[in-house]
Amino acid sequence: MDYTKLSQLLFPEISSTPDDWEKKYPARDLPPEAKVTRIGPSPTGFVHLGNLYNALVGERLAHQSGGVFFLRIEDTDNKREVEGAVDAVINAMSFFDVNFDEGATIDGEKGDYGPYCQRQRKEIYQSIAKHLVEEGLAYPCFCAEEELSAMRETQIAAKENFGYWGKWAHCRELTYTEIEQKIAAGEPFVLRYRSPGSGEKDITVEDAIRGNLVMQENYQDFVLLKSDGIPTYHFAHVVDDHLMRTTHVVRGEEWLATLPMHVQLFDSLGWPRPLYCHTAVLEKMNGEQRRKLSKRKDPELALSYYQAEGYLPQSVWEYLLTVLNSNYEEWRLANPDLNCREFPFSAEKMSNSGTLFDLDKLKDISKEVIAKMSAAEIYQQFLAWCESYDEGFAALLKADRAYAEQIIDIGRDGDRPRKDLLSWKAAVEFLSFYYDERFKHDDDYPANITEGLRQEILTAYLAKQDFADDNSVWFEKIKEIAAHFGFALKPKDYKKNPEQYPGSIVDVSNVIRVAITGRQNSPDLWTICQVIGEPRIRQRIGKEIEMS
RNA sequence: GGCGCGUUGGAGAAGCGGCUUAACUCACCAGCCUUUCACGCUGGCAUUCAUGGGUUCGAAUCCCAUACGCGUCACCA
Repeated sequence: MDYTKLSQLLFPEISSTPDDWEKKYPARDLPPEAKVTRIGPSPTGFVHLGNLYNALVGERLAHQSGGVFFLRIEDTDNKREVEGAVDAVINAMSFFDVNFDEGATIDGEKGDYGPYCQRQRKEIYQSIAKHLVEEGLAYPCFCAEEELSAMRETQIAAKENFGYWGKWAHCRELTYTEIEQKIAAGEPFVLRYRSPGSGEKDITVEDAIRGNLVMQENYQDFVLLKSDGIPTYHFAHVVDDHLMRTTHVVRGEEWLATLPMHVQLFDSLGWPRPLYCHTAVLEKMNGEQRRKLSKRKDPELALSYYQAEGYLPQSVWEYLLTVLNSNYEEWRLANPDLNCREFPFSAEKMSNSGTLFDLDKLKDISKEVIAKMSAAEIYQQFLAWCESYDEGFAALLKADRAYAEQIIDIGRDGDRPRKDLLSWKAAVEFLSFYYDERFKHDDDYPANITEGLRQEILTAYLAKQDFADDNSVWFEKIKEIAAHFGFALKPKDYKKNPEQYPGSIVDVSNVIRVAITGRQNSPDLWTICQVIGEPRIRQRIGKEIEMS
């Protein structure tokens, strides 16, 4: 078979050669330790945590080493593509503070190794494909979908390995004349790789996260170009990452199984292999069973979930970093004020077993992150979130900025600052009682206090309260009320002899607290009274007294 | 079914042949502090590293087998 003739028949319009591309995309001028990484999301309209997770690894590896991190859009599947999805990816990454040196951007693209959208690289793929045909390493396959699935049935029945290989690879042996006739007849075809492997050998591939992997060599004649001339992931990955001079391929472990295909292709083309970094999958508990986070079942997989819940990008970064390199937490404890990007991230330290996604941990980290911010910073970011997700609350915040910052800051000063806020959504809930428009009762009164007693306590409080009192005088009055109704003044006394008292001073305080804030958990009550002010306090307590 | 990856407490995990009576963080529990709730502090939470064999003076750490979990086997990525 004259492969050159075949390549002309298959790609009559392609005149560029691999050499042309090598010249157009020369090796990058970077120091030897600099890593070049990328993420390659497909524009399906759904940007998930896994995208961010891998992006973080790539970003750290590249920028920590003085290298390049770029964004490539893997849009080779037109069936799955969704309108506006490219912008969604770019916006999500930028929201989470992932910055690219090259690649697709909102207005066009930047960088010298583009185009960065695979659909626009058709000529490159075809010219490499043409070269493979010339070398006898690729051939057209005319098998229809039905034939392939029939073949699969036979393979299952015969207990043979699935796929297009060896004796099952019918189109492998087509003659030039047969091919020519089929093409003349307008039969559609895909281009398959003629795998030099038999599956009898093992190959060794180094993985930066997993160490040396020993795997069976590839023997499948997998598809390089689909019938529309667009490459499959496998081919696009090899061509792009070579020509874009990627040094480290960071991707999920679901690619491990097809790794032998990729390295075989790299070897066939005489190109150096990149260093692979296969990250562990993110899982969650589903009843008793662990499973991979699923797009359909798990809202927390979507990046938009974290935006909507009002988690800070910073918190998500730090959470992911603890999952990625567990020594991050210790580093953070030792360096509370450094930017998380100063942490020495390492691929070797990454876990290679599936990781359970832990929302509790994210919440804890998020509390710490917010606790470190100033009231002004919180106000600004909180307001920005409210403007997208809770306009009513945004209006309240804007109406009186000083008041907003004041309530945000209650109890946050001193050596032991409160950590009440864990997300902006939670902050709306937490701060709502400071605003009459949002005030509501979330918690009940202490269960051990009868309704009648509660009325009396509140009435007495209203009578005694003087807003000019300082904190200690104010509290003395609470004590007087407690004593008057026979409550234990020390919680311990009540604990020791619960039968001797109707309750302790704690219960008295809590009755007043619930009347004023609508819940049992709040910052310092006296401060709250000062901030809310006499008329509104009287109104709230008065309403509670009337109600019963 | 083939191939591959994995298995240390409720979760993330450190440890990678003796320093481990298994670090650290989250969760949980108890106590302390406190006018409540938080915050903070103290302590508890794996006599054991999926199971069974083996190597070794010595194993969570090395080897083998088994089990279980996960991933993957498309003209999807």
